[in-house]
Amino acid sequence: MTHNYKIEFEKFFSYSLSVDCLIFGFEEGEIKLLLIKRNMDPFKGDWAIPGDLVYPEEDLEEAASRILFDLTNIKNIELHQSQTFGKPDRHPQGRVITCAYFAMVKIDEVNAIASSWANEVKWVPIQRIPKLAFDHNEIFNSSLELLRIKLSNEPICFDLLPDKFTLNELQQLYEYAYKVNLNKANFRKKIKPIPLIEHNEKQKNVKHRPAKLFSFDEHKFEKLVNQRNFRFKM
Amino acid sequence: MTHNYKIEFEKFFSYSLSVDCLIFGFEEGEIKLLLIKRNMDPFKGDWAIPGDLVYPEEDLEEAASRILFDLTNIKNIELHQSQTFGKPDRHPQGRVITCAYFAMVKIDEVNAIASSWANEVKWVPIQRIPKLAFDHNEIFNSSLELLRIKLSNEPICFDLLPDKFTLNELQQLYEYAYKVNLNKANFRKKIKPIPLIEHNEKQKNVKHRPAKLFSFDEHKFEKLVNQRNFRFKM
DNA sequence: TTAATTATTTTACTATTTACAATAAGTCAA
DNA sequence: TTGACTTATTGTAAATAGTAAAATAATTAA
Repeated sequence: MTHNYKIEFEKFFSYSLSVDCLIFGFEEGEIKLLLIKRNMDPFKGDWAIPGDLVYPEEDLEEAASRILFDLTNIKNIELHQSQTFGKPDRHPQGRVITCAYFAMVKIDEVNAIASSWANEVKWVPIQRIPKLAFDHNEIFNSSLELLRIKLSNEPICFDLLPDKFTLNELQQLYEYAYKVNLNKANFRKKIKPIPLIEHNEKQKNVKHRPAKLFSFDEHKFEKLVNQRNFRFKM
Repeated sequence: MTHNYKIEFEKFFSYSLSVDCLIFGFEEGEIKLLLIKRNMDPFKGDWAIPGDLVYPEEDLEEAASRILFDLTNIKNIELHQSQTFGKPDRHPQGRVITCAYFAMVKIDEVNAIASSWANEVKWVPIQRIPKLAFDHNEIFNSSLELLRIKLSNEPICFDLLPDKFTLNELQQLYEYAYKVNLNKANFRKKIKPIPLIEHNEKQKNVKHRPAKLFSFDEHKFEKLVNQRNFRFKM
């Protein structure tokens, strides 16, 4: 063996573990990431991805939930594991390995408020993320890649959109995510197989013909996936 | 802040970190995983995914390379990060977080030999993986899912196949990975856009019309990806 | 030389995607 | 109330991709 647990115990059990939570939302045609302003050293005053150290008895995902709530007041959201970052010098105060988690939320339904050692929170469009604390820019880039992959293979776009949305908003979301322009008529044809609930309600306070509002029919979607050979693909 | 680095230093810097390497290969129509037999406690005598503790000054991927070489004699392969596992009780001797890496190799080009604390190595078809040490079955399942996703979005199938392969072998690889049967003529149409080098050589020692041998044209592939809007999709 | 086996190509058909045009439905201001 | 304006929604034809089945080619073995 390349080591011996008993002799080298202290040498090997000397690392620390953190989680970072990348919370994505969609607002005014832009996909945004939730950032906090650090109230403490290191990187005091810098913007960062919300994250903190994991307790010794805590599971990783459990820690992510707790820490996200402590810093931003957001709770009860589904967190997905992203990549883990462990360069020996990534944290100035010791060997801290961080495991990134990400989630898609409806910005108007979660109520992000800075607390604990976060001074401020803000939603920043993913195309305008500033220089962040630690290696958080690297963490962001790799998680964004994962978000894009998920967007094209799972119906997570509906986690980002409000409960009732227009088809144009859905299109804008994909256009922004992939930095492309899509044809409206063809986009609607493409999403035909996805089960949506059509509401009688319409868009309000717009200066033009208001668009119909839709919701994702999750129940019907699950049925399709299980019964037929249905697969979400965008 | 939910803690203070100086006061709680020992409490938080008390974790250990390991990496586990999932090495996939392809042989006789089956995708296989490389396992080692543990020569030491805990789980002495059990089959496991090759892995060990990371040194304090070592980067994660660097550690994965070193450990893989120590245990199996395999080196110079490209490792991709998979998921991280950190349940508080996953390791009987303390809080050990493990970061999984995986790789696709050509079985006949790497020379897997057990060394260090590995008693034996063997290639096991992924559809017949036994009960493994620790939470290694969970790690395997989640990494296999990732392998499937990669197989359909990146040309990693050619990392598994020998340098020169028949189109039937390529098809068998996908059939085994997804547990499906594919139509031979249609499969060939589907792979038409992928640039392959056609050799004059043919299969040998077969009792029937030998198939032509092909290689992946990596250079042409890169050109396609960069110049046009080409995307690998299976 | 012929049967058997598998590799590879061809054909015809069906479904999906794309580009573009046309029509419908609402808002706003005169 | 009308018509200009904006956006939603539907329609159509061409191009592309996917599917099923049959035809042809190359090799081995008897």
